[in-house]
Amino acid sequence: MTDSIQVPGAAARADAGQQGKRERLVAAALEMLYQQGIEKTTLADIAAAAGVPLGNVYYYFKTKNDIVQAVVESHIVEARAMLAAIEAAHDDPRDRLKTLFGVLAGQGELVARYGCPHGTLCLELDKRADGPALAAPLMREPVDWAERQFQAMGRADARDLAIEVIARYQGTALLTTTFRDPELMARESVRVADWIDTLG
Amino acid sequence: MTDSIQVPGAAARADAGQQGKRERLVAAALEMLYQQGIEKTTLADIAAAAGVPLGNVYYYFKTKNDIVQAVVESHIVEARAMLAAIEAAHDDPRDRLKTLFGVLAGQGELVARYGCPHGTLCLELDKRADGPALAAPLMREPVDWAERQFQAMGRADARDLAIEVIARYQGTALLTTTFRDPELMARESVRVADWIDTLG
DNA sequence: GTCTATAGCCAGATAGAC
DNA sequence: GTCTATCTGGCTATAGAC
Repeated sequence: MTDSIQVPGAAARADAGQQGKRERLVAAALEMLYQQGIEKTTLADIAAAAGVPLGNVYYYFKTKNDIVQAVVESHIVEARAMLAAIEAAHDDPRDRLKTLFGVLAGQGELVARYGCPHGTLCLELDKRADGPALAAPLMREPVDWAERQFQAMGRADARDLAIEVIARYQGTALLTTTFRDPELMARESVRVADWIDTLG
Repeated sequence: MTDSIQVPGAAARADAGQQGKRERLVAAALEMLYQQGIEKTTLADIAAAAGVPLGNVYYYFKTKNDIVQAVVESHIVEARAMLAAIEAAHDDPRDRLKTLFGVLAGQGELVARYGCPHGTLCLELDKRADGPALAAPLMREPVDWAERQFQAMGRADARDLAIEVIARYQGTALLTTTFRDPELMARESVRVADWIDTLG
């Protein structure tokens, strides 16, 4: 059941083939921004990856920032889909939380190379002009979702627990990237699962 | 006793006044890279902040990357000093760990604005050519230090606990920055202190 | 050792033919 | 709607006078 759950980015990566050019550009941008970061990725990079001539990009997006915005929105859509899929697959909130962490930890190799797609994006956005307004809604998705699960468990401190579980993932992702060690994600996943089991 | 402990960056920020030009440049770069990020900070920015003409920068550093390297080394030196100060001020490893988290959490306002100085730097470095080799030694300082404290507590799982405590700080820092909410750091600091007290 | 002027490059963005 | 050619600005890095 867990097998069908896709992490954010997977869908866009999968069908970046033939569709509307706008969709191809967003899919290509999603990939390039993740691997290279916002600042190092040029519009020429994105255009080339999407198989679109550079000048044509500006027919779909007025500025580079508009593309970044579209990428963030794409991440939000995919995140919601993933969280909804987990909810559909499991009834017990404990199982849902453990599945979320497990799915994310399953991306250890990717995280070791490029970091968490959401975390690295949010930190980059935070140093940009309109960054915070874009980053917060993206990060709010998993935090709010986790909070609802802890509430369903009857925890009065659901918000703190939600912050903690997402913080542990994001922090472990950062260490995983810095040390280039996917093993960290796997170990932490087990420890988080144990921790969730100990909660009332 | 805790009052005299400075977080990394504080020393350089404090005496960026008059010294050798090289030191002034590194101190200015440390500040600018933290606030603006590596990619958005120009050599002109750094030169202006240090009160040094642009062309003169190249007498001290051959390339921009050399300045980045000097900044990372400066962070490592300051991190070691902070950790040594905590060790000198407390004998009990539990107190040391709680003090570390408390000192870092005390920077909540700064973290909300610009992120954790080490975390944001490491993530940026990870997307650069020679980044990983630079970032890992910096992040290893607090992790190894925390591991030694947990070992002194007689914990066989000291490494996992060290990863967890630093991951919780880094993850909370990321959420604090994204949500622009310093309160998150303060709450998590209390929760981590409670958690450490429950450990054998 | 210090600083001015500028070279050289490359990015984002535009003009305008088709 | 599509694409080529190009403009414009800003950045790293250098040349060379003092």
